[in-house]
Amino acid sequence: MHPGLTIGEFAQVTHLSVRTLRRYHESGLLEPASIDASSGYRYYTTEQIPSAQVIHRLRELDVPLAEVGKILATDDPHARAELIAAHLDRLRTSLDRTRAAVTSLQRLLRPESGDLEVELRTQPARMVAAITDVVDLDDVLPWYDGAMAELTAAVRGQLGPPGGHYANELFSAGRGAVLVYVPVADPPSYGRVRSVELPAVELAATVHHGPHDDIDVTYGRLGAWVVDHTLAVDGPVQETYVVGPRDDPDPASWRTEIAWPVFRLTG
Amino acid sequence: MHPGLTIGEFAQVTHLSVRTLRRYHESGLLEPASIDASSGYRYYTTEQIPSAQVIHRLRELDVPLAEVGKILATDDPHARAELIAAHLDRLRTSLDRTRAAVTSLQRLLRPESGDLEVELRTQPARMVAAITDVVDLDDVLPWYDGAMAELTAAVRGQLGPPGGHYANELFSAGRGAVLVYVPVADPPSYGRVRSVELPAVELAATVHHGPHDDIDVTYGRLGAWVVDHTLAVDGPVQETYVVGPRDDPDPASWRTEIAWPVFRLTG
DNA sequence: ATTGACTCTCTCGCCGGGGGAGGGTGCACA
DNA sequence: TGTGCACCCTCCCCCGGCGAGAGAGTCAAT
Repeated sequence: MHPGLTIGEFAQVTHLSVRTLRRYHESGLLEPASIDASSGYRYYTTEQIPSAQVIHRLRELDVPLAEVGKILATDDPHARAELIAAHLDRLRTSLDRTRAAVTSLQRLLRPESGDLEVELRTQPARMVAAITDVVDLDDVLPWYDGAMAELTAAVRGQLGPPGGHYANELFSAGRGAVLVYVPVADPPSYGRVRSVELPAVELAATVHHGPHDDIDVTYGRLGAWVVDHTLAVDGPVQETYVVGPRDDPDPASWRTEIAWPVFRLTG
Repeated sequence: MHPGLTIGEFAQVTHLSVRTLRRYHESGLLEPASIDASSGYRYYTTEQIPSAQVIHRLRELDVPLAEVGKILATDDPHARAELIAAHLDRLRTSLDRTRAAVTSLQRLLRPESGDLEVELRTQPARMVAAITDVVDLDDVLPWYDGAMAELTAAVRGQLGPPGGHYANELFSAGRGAVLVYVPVADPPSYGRVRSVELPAVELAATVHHGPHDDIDVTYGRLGAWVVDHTLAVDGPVQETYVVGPRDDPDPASWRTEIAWPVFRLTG
């Protein structure tokens, strides 16, 4: 009989563009039902319309084509639902980031109030229980949660708030060395937890108030302070979670000390 | 004195990457405070940190660089706030689309229920009061609202629900002819409103229930029906808003007849 | 047989990033 | 005063997902 719908007809009923259908073909998402060997014409059938629409919907949700391919290739509806749920989760966190960026932008746009209180101090060396790793910037938050959970489970008798050191490459190259620690008298060695000596450093420190969405603003202000005092940054940024999620569930009352190791410019 | 922060130092305190800063420079978003004429080295000052962070926030909100440039170039805080508000508006509508796509995807993934009731009928010619235009796909909704408001204002004695015709190029090329109409006994000619004779056509028609986010699924099902009955699509899709936003504010109770002009394939 | 609408493949551009090559620069230390 | 090394420069290519268009082949009605 008739070989099927031409690409143009198929585009018409699915409301996809011809070019897009061709791309979906060559990326293996939607194989035409038949292809004329001599002319190369693609022919589709009406049974392919629902698949095309599923692809369309997934693309509307910014699911990458590769991911769409995986979803379509998955037969088990449960596994498929999980792949989709995972993406919806990503959508949700990206929405959270968007919301945070909006409020932070609003704050940024009203005239910045007051001076930053920065303390320049010498931090003595000390022993801590720590977990270190090299991670991607995107993975820092989940990594931190896991590492901190392991730390607090392995340790007793905390001597102060936990903290983290984040290599500058983490931000400049998207990947870098990370260290989280808890100060204790007698650091254990268990699982990923190691006893580490934090070296003595000269620190420029200030306290960031509120959720961490805004923390780079405080970094910027601290950085400006450092430069304006003829100092230079030298080493990973050091955060101390003075009041953190374990102490208060409300991010607005969090207190995070952020500090950069610095040295005085000779000149 | 010292010429300022090198690009690497500036990247460190703003948490932007060096490459990104260079791009912002060449697109004119963030001009370095000074550039060494002989070496080409970029030097920044601490005063530029807030600007960099505003750019950072706007980019997190997916504001295109060009738009960011416009926002930064605007001195008047009111005008600036408006530009930002406009973008937040766009974010909101895109969020709405995302939500709609999610629910539609969920519907698509459960097994499709029942057959589609399609009516094949000959639509006689008739005179209507209409507004026609050529619009971009993205602009259809606001255009429709404006045109329909003008139509209902210009017309009295409606003989039935309003409707719209949408050229197939609108979907395939993103831009196409659009016509909205109200059936009346005596079509006026006022403003954009014209008296138009809708020609007689053979129609394959079905009714879409609920909000329009899903309407392309019904299009697909109607298209499948048309093809499976050895008919071919011929002409702009015709929608009739049997129950629309004017009749019921709840999208779930909307009824939209969608119809394609068709002709029987000789073969 | 012609015409015109359709289709094919191929290449290029867009955006906002990243990666790397190849070469110049700034500065501390020997 | 070199020498080493980290930093900086420009330039080009790659990515994903789409659009635009060229140039050639195909289908079907007249």
